[in-house]
Amino acid sequence: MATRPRIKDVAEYAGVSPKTVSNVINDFEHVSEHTRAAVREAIEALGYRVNLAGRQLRQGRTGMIALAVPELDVAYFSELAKHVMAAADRRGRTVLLHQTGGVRERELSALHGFDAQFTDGIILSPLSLTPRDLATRDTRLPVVLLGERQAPGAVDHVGIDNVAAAREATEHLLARGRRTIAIVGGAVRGRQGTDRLRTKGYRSALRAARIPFAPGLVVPVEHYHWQDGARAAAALLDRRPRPDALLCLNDHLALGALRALHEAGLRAPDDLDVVGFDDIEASRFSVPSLTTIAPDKESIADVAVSLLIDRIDRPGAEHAIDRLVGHRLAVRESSGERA
Amino acid sequence: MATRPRIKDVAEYAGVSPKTVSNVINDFEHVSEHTRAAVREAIEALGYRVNLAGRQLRQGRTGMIALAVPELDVAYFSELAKHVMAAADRRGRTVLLHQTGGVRERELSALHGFDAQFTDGIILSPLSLTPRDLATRDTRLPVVLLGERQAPGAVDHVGIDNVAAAREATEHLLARGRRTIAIVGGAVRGRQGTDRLRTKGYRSALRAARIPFAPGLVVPVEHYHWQDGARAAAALLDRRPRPDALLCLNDHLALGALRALHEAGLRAPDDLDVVGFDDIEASRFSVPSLTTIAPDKESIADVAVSLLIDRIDRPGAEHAIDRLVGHRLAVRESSGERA
DNA sequence: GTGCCATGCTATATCGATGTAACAAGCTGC
DNA sequence: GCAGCTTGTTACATCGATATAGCATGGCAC
Repeated sequence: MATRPRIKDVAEYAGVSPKTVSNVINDFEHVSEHTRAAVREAIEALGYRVNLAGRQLRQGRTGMIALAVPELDVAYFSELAKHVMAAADRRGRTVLLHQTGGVRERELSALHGFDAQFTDGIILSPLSLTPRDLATRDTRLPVVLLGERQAPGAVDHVGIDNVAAAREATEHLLARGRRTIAIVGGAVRGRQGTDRLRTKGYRSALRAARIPFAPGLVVPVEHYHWQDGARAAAALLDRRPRPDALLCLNDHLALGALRALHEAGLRAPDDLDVVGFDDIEASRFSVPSLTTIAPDKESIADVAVSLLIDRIDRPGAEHAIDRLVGHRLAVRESSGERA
Repeated sequence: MATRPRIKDVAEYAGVSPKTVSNVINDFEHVSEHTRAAVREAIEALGYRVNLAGRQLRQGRTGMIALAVPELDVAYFSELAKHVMAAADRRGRTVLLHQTGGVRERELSALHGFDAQFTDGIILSPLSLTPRDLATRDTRLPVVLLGERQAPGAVDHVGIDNVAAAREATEHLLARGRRTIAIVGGAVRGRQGTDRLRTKGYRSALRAARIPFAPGLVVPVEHYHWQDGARAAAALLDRRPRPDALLCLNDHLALGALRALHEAGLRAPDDLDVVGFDDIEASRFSVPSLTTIAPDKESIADVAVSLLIDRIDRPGAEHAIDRLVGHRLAVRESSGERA
């Protein structure tokens, strides 16, 4: 009792060989019902549990998959993590969660590093990784990327149509008569990431409405937190002509912007409209509630886990797969009628 | 190149024995400078990385610690997770994150189960675990508990003084002249958890102010999300006499309550005060911003990681340790002056 | 009855690392 | 000159599981 039982102890207790115990554990078919029962009983009696280190050493598998996101306290990622864990659970896998801070070095270490070792594959939401990093990656570890499609054809990828989503959001604002639409978190030239795609969608909607693009309305941010949104919005409100809408590239930015409006004595949607991205839980309960692009997070998680497990089970399979999942515009108070 | 190099390959390349390579990797002191250099070079040349499964099997250690929380999309826990990961990182450990959903079965499995295996110890924030579960626990895995002190003397524990914190928050409301203070998420008799302690603090403040305790002002909730807070607040607003303050046992509940006030055409702090717990980032940016008890999350994380690593390094050490860390009341608009 | 196959099970090697014991070489002190 | 110690290194066993190969047994076809 002092030390944990090994497969050998179970074998002795049941009067069979260790391999037979292993066969029972792994549901190998050619085991007689009688032996199977005896082994099960022994396992029960001794309270035996497989030692995963031993198993991994032998089979090279752990049954765990990694999920690496920039920041867990960005609600989009914690909500996504929840869905990924649920999806993995349904398929009998455990999720190991990593936080990269969006830093290239740590994104790389999630792919190659020490931590990656206990893992059969990884779902990675990169911010700083370059296509080159992915091309030269260690091909042993199956990878599925979330977010922007970084390396077409090289790695599996799941995401929403960011260009279309941003276009829809912008069209919604235009349809409401807004003409001076700022984009908070918008991409400056050369950046990689979903911000680039969303900025593209924003510009394409403007173009279609024959509204000239004003670079001054694109405000990049360092992080995607409330504070950054509040700061960016405060600056925009001083601008003349004042924007009549803010398209914020995530909900935290948008909620921070709402706070800045409040401090400036303004209101959405009376004085200007505010729209976010991600549909985090907070966006349904803020005052005013927030219009936002709602990506189908559950599908993203589901598809990502499926793709990854496929890669793990059939290594060296076909070409990289690219899957788009749905999104919709959830119109709420911040760009709708007064409640 | 096809397959990953093993320690044996490095040994051959460097012309030494595998054990010598191991000695270099583990900074064993009695290795000549010359050999050490040769081994380092070989490691570099082959791109060798230790296989953790092999190491764990031999040493029984992984260098990873687990953190198990009820829900990652409760901001308090994702913020805490961030701090724990940072603290672990500073001490050269990696964190494996689990979500229990607050369900007893999954809290148990975090302690005993499959998942706990790649882990040298666990920091657990339990919701449903009974003291009995902890007393009969598998003593091999070092544990540090967060939240309420479940099993005094049995397991290490870190937390704030929840009774005092709730008392301070209540006193603050009383000092502002509030007399009908409801407690959202308050504990009904017999429950375990921080809600019980906080309810105790609330009652003790009322008692000191000679205000009779009204059971109808204690509203339990099922979960600790916006929605539950909104629902509970909506019900309370229909009550006569209407409460003049809501003490909500976490910030999500409080933010949901603010939303419900808004929908009822009321405002904090004009019509009633609202106070939360946890000081999540959202509480500083809501409209109105939220008065809340701010636990020192960084210290909680730091102390928890320290305690756990001590337990891991010196198993079977002294008696269980109980550490209180600081908190403060952050007074903001929801119970303060108009901005 | 012989040959062949499927089934049920076992003995042994192996995954990759490290602990143990042991050994060679060099140094100290007397 | 030898015991006794320290240092640098190695051979081998071992952690706990599973893959492989192989040994019995029994059934079937001919």
